[in-house]
Amino acid sequence: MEYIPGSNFLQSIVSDDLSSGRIKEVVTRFPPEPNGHLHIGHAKAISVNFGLAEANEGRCNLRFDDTNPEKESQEYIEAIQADVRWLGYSWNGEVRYASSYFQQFYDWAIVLVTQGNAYVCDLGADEAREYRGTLTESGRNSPSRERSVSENLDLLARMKAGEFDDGAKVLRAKIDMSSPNINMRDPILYRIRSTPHHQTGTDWVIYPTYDFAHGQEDAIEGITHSICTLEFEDHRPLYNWLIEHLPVPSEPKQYEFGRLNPSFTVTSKRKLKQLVDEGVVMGWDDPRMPTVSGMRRRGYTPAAIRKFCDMIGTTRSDGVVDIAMLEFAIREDLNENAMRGMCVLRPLKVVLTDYPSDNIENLHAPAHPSRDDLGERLLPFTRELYIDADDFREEANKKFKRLVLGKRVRLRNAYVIEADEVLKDARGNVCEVHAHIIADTLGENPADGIKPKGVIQWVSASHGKNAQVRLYERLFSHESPDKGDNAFMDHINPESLEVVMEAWIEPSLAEASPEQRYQFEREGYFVADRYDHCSDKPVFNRTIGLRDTWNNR
RNA sequence: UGGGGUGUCGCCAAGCGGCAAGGCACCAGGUUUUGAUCCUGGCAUUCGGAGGUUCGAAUCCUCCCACCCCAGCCA
Repeated sequence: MEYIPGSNFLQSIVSDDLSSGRIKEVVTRFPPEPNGHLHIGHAKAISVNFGLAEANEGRCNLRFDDTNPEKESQEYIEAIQADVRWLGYSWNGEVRYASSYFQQFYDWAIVLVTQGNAYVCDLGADEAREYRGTLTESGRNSPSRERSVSENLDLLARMKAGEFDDGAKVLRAKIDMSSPNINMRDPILYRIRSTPHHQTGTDWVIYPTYDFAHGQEDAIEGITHSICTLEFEDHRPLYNWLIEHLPVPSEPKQYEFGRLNPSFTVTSKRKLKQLVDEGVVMGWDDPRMPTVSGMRRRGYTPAAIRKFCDMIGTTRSDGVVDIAMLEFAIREDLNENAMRGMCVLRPLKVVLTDYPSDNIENLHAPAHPSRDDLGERLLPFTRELYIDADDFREEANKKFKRLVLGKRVRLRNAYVIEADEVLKDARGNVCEVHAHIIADTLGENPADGIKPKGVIQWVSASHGKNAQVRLYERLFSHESPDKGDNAFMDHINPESLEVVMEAWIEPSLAEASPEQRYQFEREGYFVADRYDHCSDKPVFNRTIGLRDTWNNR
């Protein structure tokens, strides 16, 4: 069976609607509230909405669901747009705002009141909660419920005019206080908030709730399929009730899918904010954050994120996705597309005693083992080199395929060498290795038939450059840090960041431009930091290590 | 104890009455100047459970069980 991207229950619905003639064109929307930064869960929602439109030659709007000025800001609006663009999506026409429909919502509120389907309620928040009942007990009618249409009209106008204090009154739909669905127990449509709005300033002191806004926004924009997550399922009857009772220009339909829960991460806005506020990470775009900007800085590619979203599918079941799938997606992309380079994280000096000290050879190495189109780079080879301290042992068993005293190893893209002796510091630690070159081993195996067991990376001591390398690990050490209320703070991985100040890189890597991605051979995938990297002070972030079937065991 | 959902391999996920796709992870080999990649092979006699209908059930029916969501003037 062949894998068909975008083949899921939503696509089936769209296909049916298209073939039955219910719709001529698919119109979806991504409707974030501008009260936080986008994260991997939003990336899935973006992929679902834009992907469905793309696959069916339809359109997808970007709409800010800005109905609650107390939590929102312009800063988020700009960051969200940048993230969506970076992911590679183009929204249909201009950016939309729920707030630009506020007058229309108000006019429709008057329609509902006139129909006798909405009323102004005097109950305070606490009283309203008591009247609402519980999950198992029916609610009771508000004392305000039987007000006349004319009185409701008057009161609503005065709410709008700012005659009442915040919270003093609300507008509610008159539906059914005994409904088993709590959302249908006379839901609140408008609340009074004398807070200036980032888009409409002080024009309004009453703001529509999500329920009174969302479906109507969809109808105004001609959204055919309003896709949201499972927790809104109970709101669908209300969504439909409002569409049925209002003279809206179109009839959108709501569908829900299961939200993404990656293992080893948290995605609630509150928890992400806590990580930032308490300094656990350096900011919203810290490479350990599951935010879009964090993943970007970590070195993730839009293609890998989109691939991941395709891999996990879109269904109505609610599960935990193994973060290894995301890691697979980025490795797959970078293995194919990232240029190779050599970096020594823990430098150990190797002196090639038979190599002239004034000699420099510029060895040619391919930028990628199988992509000739990526060209090649020059590797200066000199008498003194650095190798990784982990790649040398005075003695080792046969499983160790690196440099051992008296044994051979291949220097990647260069010669085979053999270690002759070690120099130690006062504490007995190896601080230098003396070795010699096996003749004629550039691109050839040793003539004596004794092949080296392994290959290690190296950098010229005199021609390499110093670099700062940030080694990132998963932020949490627990598979489900999100379980429990504050428990996630107890599962923070104390080793999620190790900064290597004195790494040594081959000269070509210093020329990287910010956000350029590489595979440091035998180490992993790295990206030149978007903000801190420059040729004079190279800074690389580890995106993800190479798959390691040796260390794992 | 109300309402709405979901249950297919460790994880994700196809399947829509005709005899359990695929991916991730894992395991075993092979190739390899990256212990990477790549290649080959192995990974559900069984679909939350129990009954029933049928020549035939993961798919239909009944009952049961587990888990998720809902009592913001948040979205």
